[in-house]
Amino acid sequence: MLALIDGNNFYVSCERVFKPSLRGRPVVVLSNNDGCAISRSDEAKALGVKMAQPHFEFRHLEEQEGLVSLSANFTLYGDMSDRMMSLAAGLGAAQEIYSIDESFVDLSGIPGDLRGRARSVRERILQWTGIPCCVGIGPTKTLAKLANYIAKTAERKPGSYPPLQAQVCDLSALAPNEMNALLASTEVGEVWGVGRRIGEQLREGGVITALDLAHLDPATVRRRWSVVLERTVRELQGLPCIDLDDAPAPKKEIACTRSFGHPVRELPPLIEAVSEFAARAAEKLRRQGSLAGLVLVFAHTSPFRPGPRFARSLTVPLRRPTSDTAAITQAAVLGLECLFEPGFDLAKAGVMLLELCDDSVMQGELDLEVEVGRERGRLMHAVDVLNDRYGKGTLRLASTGAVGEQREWTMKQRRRTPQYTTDWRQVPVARA
DNA sequence: TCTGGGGTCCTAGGACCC
DNA sequence: TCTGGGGTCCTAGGACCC
Repeated sequence: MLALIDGNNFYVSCERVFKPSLRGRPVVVLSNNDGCAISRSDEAKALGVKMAQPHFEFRHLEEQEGLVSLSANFTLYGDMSDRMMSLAAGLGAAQEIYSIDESFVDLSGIPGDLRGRARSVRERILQWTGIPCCVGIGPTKTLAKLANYIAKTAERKPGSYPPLQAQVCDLSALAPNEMNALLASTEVGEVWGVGRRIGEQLREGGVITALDLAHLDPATVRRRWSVVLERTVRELQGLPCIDLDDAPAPKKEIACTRSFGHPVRELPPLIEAVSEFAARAAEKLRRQGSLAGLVLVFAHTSPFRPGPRFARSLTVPLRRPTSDTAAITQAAVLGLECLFEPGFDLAKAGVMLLELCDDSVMQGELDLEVEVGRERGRLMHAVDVLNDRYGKGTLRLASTGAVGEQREWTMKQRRRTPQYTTDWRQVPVARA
């Protein structure tokens, strides 16, 4: 048996902990550059603000309806998440932290009243952190997610589900007919794993509710769609297909990308931005104890605006796997200089670190450069510690140094950015 | 004027090998 | 004129998640 614990309107709830005057008011938290809504209070949802809706489309509600729009404070949300997660872990034996505001907890072997236990953990989280949560319980991840959705919706929209299911919903405690009634009241698109595309196709085929989906034949679903959706159907039927992952593997790719507040046309500010992205990505890389073999850098114009389009990416191999900020920044800037072309209003750029490996792979090596690399590793570690203690960006590298030995290589297109094209066939390789 | 920033998994089809 | 077939690896692309 599994539980899914999820903070309600998480970013907004974090803000309300420190600004109680926001309670009861419509509030949204905005993305970087205040571009669009990424968290909405119930009151803001009731006003019709949609997830990821551009700010300019609902800004009028600030005057008309007293809507409060806040810039995001991700450091705060991360801290609040840590506190919430450690309390949620008390619900069972193992926990998988699934996102900043959600975790699955394994309830197998837990005796007694699961619902009562979930209620008291929920109360503790509310009391100790100020974050309201909902808990869904079910025999599979998909059913626990669905139960969580029911718990949230029953609370937010009275009449949508029986009031008994509000805040904590335990599907395992229900008789089959009660369970079916809940599934029949849930739109198919709300099921975990059914997105916009597949949701449309299902509805065209007359599959309207979660119960309809649960009644499909898994083999048919596999033939018509995929094994992914087949698993969803089986999980809805109560057969676990997705395991709890309480020791997630290190990330295989690490990215830092941003939309710009204003269009960028010149190379120098772009280099500045990309250097910052590279440094952030390298920090994340060191935090998980990995080295990167490739650095991908990209820049593109806005897909929403008219005018000439530009979209290119370039992968720059590092001479040897590294997590050194200077080497990674240098590679990113090198790639950027190769792909840049003046005359475009660039809206977004980013750096991705690829072909990651564990930093122990270099341990056996004895040559001088590796030794120098290790010294630099200790330096980078010291930088990270200081930045953790005194705040992001307290200590930064002043220069990435001169471009070292140059080697020719053949450009490789990445799958993630197929629309990107470039004439560059040869660029210098960066030194690790 | 103003449109997020991360990730993961699966599959089809081509390249290549024997 | 006839023109193998199966296995594996890699990549592009699609779909999903929060």
